[in-house]
Amino acid sequence: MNTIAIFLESKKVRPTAMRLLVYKYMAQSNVARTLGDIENAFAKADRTTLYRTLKTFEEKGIVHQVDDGTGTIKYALCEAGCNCDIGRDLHLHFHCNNCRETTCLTEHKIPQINLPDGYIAEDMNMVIKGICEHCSG
Amino acid sequence: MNTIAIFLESKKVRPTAMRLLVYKYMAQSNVARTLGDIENAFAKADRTTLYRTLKTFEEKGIVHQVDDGTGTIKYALCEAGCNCDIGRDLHLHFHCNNCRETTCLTEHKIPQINLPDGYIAEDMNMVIKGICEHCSG
DNA sequence: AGTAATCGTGCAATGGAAGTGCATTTCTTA
DNA sequence: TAAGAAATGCACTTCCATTGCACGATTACT
Ligand SMILES: [Mn+2]
Ligand SMILES: [Mn+2]
Ligand SMILES: [Zn+2]
Ligand SMILES: [Zn+2]
Repeated sequence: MNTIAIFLESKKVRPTAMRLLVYKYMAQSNVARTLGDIENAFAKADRTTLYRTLKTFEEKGIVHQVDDGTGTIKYALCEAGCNCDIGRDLHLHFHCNNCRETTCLTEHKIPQINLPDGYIAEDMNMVIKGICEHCSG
Repeated sequence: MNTIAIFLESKKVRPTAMRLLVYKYMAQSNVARTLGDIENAFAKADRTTLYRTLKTFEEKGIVHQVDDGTGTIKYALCEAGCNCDIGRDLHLHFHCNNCRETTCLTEHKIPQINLPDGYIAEDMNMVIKGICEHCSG
């Protein structure tokens, strides 16, 4: 049993063939991926299965959704120690206007905001759009 | 000719009956509105007309889009002196998890971020989710 | 091993929202 | 008033997210 399978089991996710492949694909990507991306990568697999695979991964804290404003949800692997599930890992996301890829800026946290009286923050999302390191070179 | 008509003309938008109504509706709302909201408010009007009305308003700097992460685009009137069109009015938006309404926090600008080397910011979006002033009372 | 229960997968269908093409109506202007 | 431009209405399309249901695979239990 390989390391991915062990990892999935540690997250209480049964390591099926499809799940191993999806995890591997996500791990190889250094950018966030849409369901469509994954669908293209595994043409043989059914869309629903991939959809539910991502849902499962999300519930178990293996991936987090990335809403970069393009209108299609993306997913990225949670880093070790990521606390997305409890809303404590509010890192930035960057969307490149050139290559259209979206990256987790895991080290960059959303800055603290002083809200007006009466407003209570529970969650936040911050996306920066511009030119990524690969495209600005 | 009323003040709204004069205002629309100052923005190079012909003040048709529909546009006056939509503008008035937006002005009376103190939260961002979806196309669907407006559609419901004016059941007799055609959705496409409302859609294009908003597009026109947006192009002319009368409203700006609000992407609050709910998956449906919202619109809000630009305040006097709003510079959305040139990307210089990066104010915060707040989405209430209780009443589901989204508000422009016009006075609260998105804080400056130091990006990693190679990344160039051109635009940004920041949404805070939580409980609004009306729901936290 | 045998059986039931649970979980994963595949297929078909739905639904919401954005967006487009084209004919028709309304408005502007000469 | 007639020509041209702009706005409107209707029909359709597309895209993506999501669900219901049936079937296949895996696990748990006796
Ligand atoms: Mn991320
Ligand atoms: Mn706003
Ligand atoms: Zn790029
Ligand atoms: Zn509220």
